[in-house]
Amino acid sequence: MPDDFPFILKKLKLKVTPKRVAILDILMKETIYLSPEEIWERMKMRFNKIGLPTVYRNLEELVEGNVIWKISHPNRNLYYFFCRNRSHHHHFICLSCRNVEDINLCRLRELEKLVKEELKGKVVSHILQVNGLCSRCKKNKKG
Amino acid sequence: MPDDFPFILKKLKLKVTPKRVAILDILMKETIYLSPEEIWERMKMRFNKIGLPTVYRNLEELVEGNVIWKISHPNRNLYYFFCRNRSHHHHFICLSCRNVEDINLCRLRELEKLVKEELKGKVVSHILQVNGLCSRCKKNKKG
DNA sequence: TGTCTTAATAGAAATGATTTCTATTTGCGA
DNA sequence: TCGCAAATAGAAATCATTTCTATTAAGACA
Repeated sequence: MPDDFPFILKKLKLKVTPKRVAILDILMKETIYLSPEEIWERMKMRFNKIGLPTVYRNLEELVEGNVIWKISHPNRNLYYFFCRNRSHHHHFICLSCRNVEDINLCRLRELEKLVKEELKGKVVSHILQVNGLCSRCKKNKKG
Repeated sequence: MPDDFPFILKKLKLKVTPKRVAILDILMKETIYLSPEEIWERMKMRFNKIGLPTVYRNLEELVEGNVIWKISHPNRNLYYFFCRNRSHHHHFICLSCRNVEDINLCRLRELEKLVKEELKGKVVSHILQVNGLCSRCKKNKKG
């Protein structure tokens, strides 16, 4: 039951509020990454009262719960994206149309090994993201 | 002549101003990554008049010229770091003491190949950064 | 099903890193 | 040395994100 919002929220020990369900619904139905403000705009179509801080707070909680992804854009703004792939992977994001594609190539194990053995350090987190143009946008730029 | 500041600046077609030279000097002598504000503080010890925008502008120009690195910290602030290693590589940054270590393992070629062949896309940029605790800070946490 | 506790929310306001703007200064080519 | 474009100072603006406080509502439990 991948789209059972209440189930997902309960698993994260979060209350099943209409706002949370709607945010999940918006993100799940979307194929591109969205900004908090854009999500807020869509929320305003569904609710009379909806504050931007609520959007921010919930997005962060969902990221924390590994339900959605935070995308670091070169423009320094944050975007959010729902991804069904639950195994460890990374993303190729299109800077033009905002599409996201999975990259299953990750050398985290190697990296952790390297940091552990050579640097004697401890890995807390890592970022690996490839930014570019998807096939369609690549074509359009040329055409 | 890796520490010939005027040479470096001229190569980037930037005028050799005292402020630019000082920023380079500060970063080259430092072993940890610094925030723009911290660099500004140090600049204030050297100059009577020095504006924060000047620091920001110059840091960005130097990043653009591949002379210094921009570090994306999980706290969402930017930091800057000078690295003598001029070949393509990435960094392991210590979240505690701010040390930086080179990671020469990069799978950019594989990634580009993957994006090109499987996704038919074009890579514009990529981020690969490992965040954690260096050996010393790791020990101190335990002790 | 009603009560109660606590999390969640709205809305306004604050925050703070970064950028913009404009007048002034300065590097440096001619 | 001169002159012009680039660089700078300092104040002000920007704007994404967070904080604050009073109000609302989810859901555990009786």
